Amino acid sequence: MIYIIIQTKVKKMELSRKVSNCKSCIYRSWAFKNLSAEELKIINAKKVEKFYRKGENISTEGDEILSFMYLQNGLVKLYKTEINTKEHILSIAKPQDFIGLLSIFSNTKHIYSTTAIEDSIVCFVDLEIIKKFIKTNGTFAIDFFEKISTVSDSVIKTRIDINTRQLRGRIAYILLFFSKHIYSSIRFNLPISRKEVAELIDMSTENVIRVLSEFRKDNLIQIEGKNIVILDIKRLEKIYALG
Amino acid sequence: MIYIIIQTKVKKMELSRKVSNCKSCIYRSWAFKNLSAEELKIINAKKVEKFYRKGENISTEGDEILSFMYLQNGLVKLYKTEINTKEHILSIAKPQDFIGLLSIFSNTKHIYSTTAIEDSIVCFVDLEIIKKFIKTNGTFAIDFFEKISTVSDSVIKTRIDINTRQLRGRIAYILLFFSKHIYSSIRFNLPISRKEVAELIDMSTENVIRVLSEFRKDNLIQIEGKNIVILDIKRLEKIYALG
DNA sequence: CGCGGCTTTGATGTTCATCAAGTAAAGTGG
DNA sequence: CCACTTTACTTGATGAACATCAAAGCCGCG
Repeated sequence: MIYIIIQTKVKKMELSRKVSNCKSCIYRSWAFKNLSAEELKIINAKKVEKFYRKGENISTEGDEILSFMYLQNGLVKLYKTEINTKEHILSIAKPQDFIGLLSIFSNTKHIYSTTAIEDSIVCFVDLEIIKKFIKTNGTFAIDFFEKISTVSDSVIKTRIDINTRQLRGRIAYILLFFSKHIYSSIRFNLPISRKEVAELIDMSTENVIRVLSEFRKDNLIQIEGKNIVILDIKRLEKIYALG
Repeated sequence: MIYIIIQTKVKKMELSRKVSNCKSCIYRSWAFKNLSAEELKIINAKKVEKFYRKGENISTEGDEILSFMYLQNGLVKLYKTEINTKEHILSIAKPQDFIGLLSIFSNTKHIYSTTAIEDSIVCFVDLEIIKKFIKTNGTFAIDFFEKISTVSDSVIKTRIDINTRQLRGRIAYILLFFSKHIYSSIRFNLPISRKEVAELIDMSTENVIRVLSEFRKDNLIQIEGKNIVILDIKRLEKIYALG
């Protein structure tokens, strides 16, 4: 029920296109806390909010980087398309995250693609404005880099965490990730397919399914399609910790 | 012969401790190109240069982050110590690189350790000074973040490159990495042990040796201890490209 | 209502880590 | 400086972990 209501609200946003002003939205994120009312006004005037339905592409490898992308609502995957049409998911951005690593400073073109994995609202802020404020507002510069450094470092840490573990540890990781980090609940709807889970934690789709079934048989989780309930979080954490 | 000479020079540096001033050193790095003579003077006054012999530890996980570390000379590995005394190497910094990812903005403590893998000179600049210049010199802020963003993004890209390849592709990667990126020569001395190669590209020591032997038998490389000559770079690149 | 993509399970084969065992090289202390 | 110890290197054999292949049921969508 609640889900339906949110959906409707989001649709309205899509039509109006300028839902929130930055004081009530971006202001909440600590990266922007030290911008003056004046500066927020400038951002607010030139920002564009876009609604993306689940599955819709937001940006693609090779595209010019023109905006800083800030995720207001929803979930977005950051991934790389390999030669053989395979995809490799790097990370999943949640609300209040910025989307797309540091490429915005080191590249002129996106090196990864982004797609909404849940209905999402992305706020595009002209990159030149951000750069201008970095130049003119030193405190903002520090705040901003703290924020994006955290995201970037956590991508690196996650990659290591995943690659040093074997399959059971990886699945435990992904379950704990969605439960703790994304949904703050032991009960949630997996927003991505088994295949995408595989692409995210470097394993085959079949083995994702196999390990999930195994966990179900062991009464670690309850699972029906995308619907997941974590039954024994302590044991799951142990599996993650042991690799 | 030349090697001996450099060695001696480096030893002298160690004794004097303040070899170069920042105008002639850091100035060369484009991250610092927009600092005024005044600002460079401040950095110069408070910087500390330290010499590290091959194998010496520079910083350790858990240490307070007090300085921005800039590698003037040598090679440094950035790694994480796992529970079971195993090490996991994230990246290798070469001269002109900064050492240690973005943690300097997102953490107060180092999350990785660093050790010299060749005799190295590291320049420590008080972190507060860097932060102050980021606040007061907008152009420097942008330059600086361009630089560290590049390093950080390349760590992420490398991790993906390695983890999506199998053993032969990984060894090809590491050989091309040292040849092209570090030494700019098809003939070089591997600065790390087989074990460290294994820790860098996620494989067992035995298999590092096995694949290297295989490459030698296939006339791809010539190898005597740490001494490596790449004989067929085209074929090596193909092995890397195919995974 | 039929087609393609997602999901699931079992069987098979490959890739790779681990174990074992021996040689070479590099420190270390008397 | 030499005997001794430790660490690095190397090869082969074995088994575990995992991907791939195959086949069938399921679900959503045009």
